[in-house]
Formats: sequence, structure tokens, C-alpha cells
Amino acid sequence: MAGGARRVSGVELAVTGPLDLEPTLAWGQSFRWQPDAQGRYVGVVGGDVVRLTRTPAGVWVESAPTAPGELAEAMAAYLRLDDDLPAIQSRLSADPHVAAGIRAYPGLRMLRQDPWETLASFILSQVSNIPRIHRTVEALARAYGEPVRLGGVWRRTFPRPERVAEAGERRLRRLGCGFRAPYLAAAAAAVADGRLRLGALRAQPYPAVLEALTGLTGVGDKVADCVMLFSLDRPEAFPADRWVLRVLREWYALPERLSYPAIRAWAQGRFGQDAGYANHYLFWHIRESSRG
DNA sequence: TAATAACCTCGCAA
DNA sequence: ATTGCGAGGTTAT
Repeated sequence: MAGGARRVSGVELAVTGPLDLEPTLAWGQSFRWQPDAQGRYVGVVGGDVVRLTRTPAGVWVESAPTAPGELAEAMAAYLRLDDDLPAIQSRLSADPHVAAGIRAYPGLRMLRQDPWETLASFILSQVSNIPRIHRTVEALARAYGEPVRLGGVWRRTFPRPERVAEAGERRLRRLGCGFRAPYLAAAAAAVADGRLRLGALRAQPYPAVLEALTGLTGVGDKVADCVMLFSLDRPEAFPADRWVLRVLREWYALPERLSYPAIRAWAQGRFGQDAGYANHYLFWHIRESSRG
């Protein structure tokens, strides 16, 4: 029985360096975290409902985990507590625009999520917005995920690719996926039948991973970079959406028209392995500064 | 090779 | 109320 009445357990993870749960969990890397009335964040990681509370020394993690002994390790990996934020931020602060982003959102960290969930979520993200992506992803979970719970809180897991493939384009459209429905159905089928082995991509070089992901119809450079940055341990990935393009144009005086490979080369030449963090600080910084 | 419409749906102005 | 517009892209032409 999914999410049965396993005992709720808690563990505190020590965090060195800054961590702000709201921007990290709820600002567009993951679409399943919700704040509760006490300001804690409740989400579903793997097959378990997880509740996170910031503490002075780190994060209090509550769950009724499938594998209790692995909870701390799994959540430390998910939150990328292995990233040395002070070192990353110190290197990036050489750039004044990124430095301003870091000052605005010092506790914004990258996550290390499940690759299938990330791929599916970012296929759904195109020409959309964060509230709508949240709704669509949650509708997908409600329709095809497994019920799981933490005490009295019930949620659903992110659906397995097999279930999404089986649902098919028409039903995905009815859930609100719009023109992304055939893309999602095709990606689900590719993952389900083993043509695309996401887990194996972590060990491969960047160009091979890029090629594997963009081989899917409906997955271009930007979505592929999001999947690489948010789930496949590619901190050098630099997703260039319309906001980041605006940053490059307005703050870095780059030419109006630049090919995606040229942007990627510029970013990785300038920020190296920190390009992904630079990207995210710049993204939120320009969004914040352009909110009238 | 480079530019441009078309694409679902929804929330929000006017 | 109703309409028009744009939203963390990608594909086809």
C-alpha cells in the first residue's frame, strides 16, 4: 500500500553556507513544493512526502520514508548540500551583475532532482509561467501518481513514465498540457521503453547528454539545459530563456542575435563550472528588477 | 543558414 | 462581459 502508515521520522541536516527554502524550492526549479500554514515546505521526493523546516543550524527533515536509513542522505543530495556555496558565490561575485543577484537572493541554491520528473516538468514549462506549470504538474500527479502521505498530509508521487506514456496525448491535453502534450507523451514513451536512459546520462560528457535530450521532439537547447542543471549534475549548464537573453543584451551588451551555441560558449567561458548558478542569480535578478 | 508564424491554455488587463 | 495579449520554447516552413 502506497504511502502507508509508516512512522513519521525526522532528521536534522547540517547546512554550511546560506539556504533559503522559498527561492530554492518554490521558484521554478521544482514545481511540487508547497508552503504550509507554518511556513514549512511540503513536497514529494521520490516516493515520499517530505516536510522541510529551516533551523538555525540547517534543515529539519520530516518524512515517513520508504527507506528510513537513507532519508538524510537522499535529502542532502536533493538539496545539493555538497555544493560549497561560499566558494561559488565568492568566485561569482567578481561579476557585478551576478554579485547583485547574490546579494538579492543569497540563499538561492540549485537542486539535484529526479531526471524524469525534471524532463517532464520542463517540457511543460515552455511558453508558460510558474503558477501554471505548478498546476499542470500537480494535475498530472493527481491523475497518474500514487497516493502517499505524511501523517495527515496526502500527496501523490510524480507519475512514472510508463503511466504517462500510457495516458497518451489526448488525455494529457485534457489535463491542460496544451500543445506540449505530444512532446510529453513521446518523452515518456522513450524513457519507459529504455530508448532514453536518463540515469546513464550522468556519466556522459556534456555534448552527448545534450544530443540525447534534444533528440526528443519538443526538447530544445533551453529545456535540455534545465534538465542538465537541475537534475543531471551539470553545473556548467546555462539555460538561456527570454529573460536570460535580455540579461545578455541589456547588461552585458551582447549582440541582439546570438546562436544558442554562441551563448553557451560565452557563459561557460565566463563562468565555467559556476555558469548554472550565475544563470539562476541573473534570471531572478532581472525578473525582480523589471517588476515595475 | 536565418527569420517567422503557429501552437494550447489561462490569467489578467482594459 | 468580452477581447486581446503574453507567458522561463520548439518546430516546421
